[in-house]
Amino acid sequence: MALERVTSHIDAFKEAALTCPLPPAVELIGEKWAFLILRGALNGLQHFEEFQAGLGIARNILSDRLGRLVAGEILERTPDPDDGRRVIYGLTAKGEALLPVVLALRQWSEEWGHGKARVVLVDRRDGRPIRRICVQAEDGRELTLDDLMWAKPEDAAAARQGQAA
Amino acid sequence: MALERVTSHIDAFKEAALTCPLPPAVELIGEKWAFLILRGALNGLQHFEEFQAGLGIARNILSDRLGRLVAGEILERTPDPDDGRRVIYGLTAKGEALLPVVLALRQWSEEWGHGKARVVLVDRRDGRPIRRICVQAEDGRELTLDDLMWAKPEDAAAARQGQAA
DNA sequence: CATTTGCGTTTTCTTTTGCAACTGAATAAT
DNA sequence: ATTATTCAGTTGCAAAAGAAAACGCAAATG
Repeated sequence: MALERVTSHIDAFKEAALTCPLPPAVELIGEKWAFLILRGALNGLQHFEEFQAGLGIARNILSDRLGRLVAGEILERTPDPDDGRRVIYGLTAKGEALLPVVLALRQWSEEWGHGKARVVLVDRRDGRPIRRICVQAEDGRELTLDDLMWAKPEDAAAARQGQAA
Repeated sequence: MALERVTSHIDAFKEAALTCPLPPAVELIGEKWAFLILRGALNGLQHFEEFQAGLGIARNILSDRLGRLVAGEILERTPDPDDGRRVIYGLTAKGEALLPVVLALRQWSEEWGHGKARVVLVDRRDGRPIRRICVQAEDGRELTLDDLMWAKPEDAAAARQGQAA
């Protein structure tokens, strides 16, 4: 994701894309329903019928997406102990770790005019709203696109500019 | 996106979903190609052919997606002053504001085993890697799902627990 | 002026989606 | 115990979306 107007632009991008971790992630949750199911799960939805009624999704699609999310280890299927025909779709740790992604998108959406929600997320401890999610330097400064560049891990560890290979 | 196991679960969710800003955002960039185009743009890709060659996307789909991103004001079309047949697809401020979303997903993906990239993003100023994107309380503490709850804006402003209406 | 390049659109074919009805097991009601 | 209902899917078919290649057109290039 860089920001250098590199010379061999396309090839450099293609080269980088080969090991970019984004495509598999996009494959998993970069899809309308998968993402909305994830939002539902973060909101506490757990059962097939809850997702179905809550999202208004077709049953076959829901079935398919839940299966993919389970295969991707974002959700976990467990039989409901209280009712043998129910299945609980619970978030795994990996699934919960998507919270920043969902919230970042939500905040962006709110900030850029896709409608304001009537509720805000607050820190349970003191009831104060959470911060806006942003890109930060090691010392906490907020960074924008222009403040960033790519580096090879070794160079970054050495913690100086570092010329690319 | 909450975290309270509410009683009237589904209805509460549906109610909240009505004003949730996420669906429109998902409609715009919650799609494989749209998201990968966005990544490309953040990486400095600008022209139709660059996206096409860089992503290996079908031309008609690319044309459609670029159109949607422009309509959604994430990209901006401007004729290239150096070459009249070229069009520059540049990020708008709204588009650039998606950086945290893309990076959060990227970091998640890297962290959860979808492949490590060979380059890392660093602060141009000192060459040190950026922080992991996370949800933070007002004081900077990192928050997880369990630390969060929904509140109405007024209550949050008052900055104490706040009983729901 | 002929050719190539950039940016699409059109066309054709394949895949995915959406909807409704159906199955089959586990509970709940009578 | 029998019947009915709920949950979690599956199946079949029409409609929409996707991929690949061909076509069009304006701007540059030789």
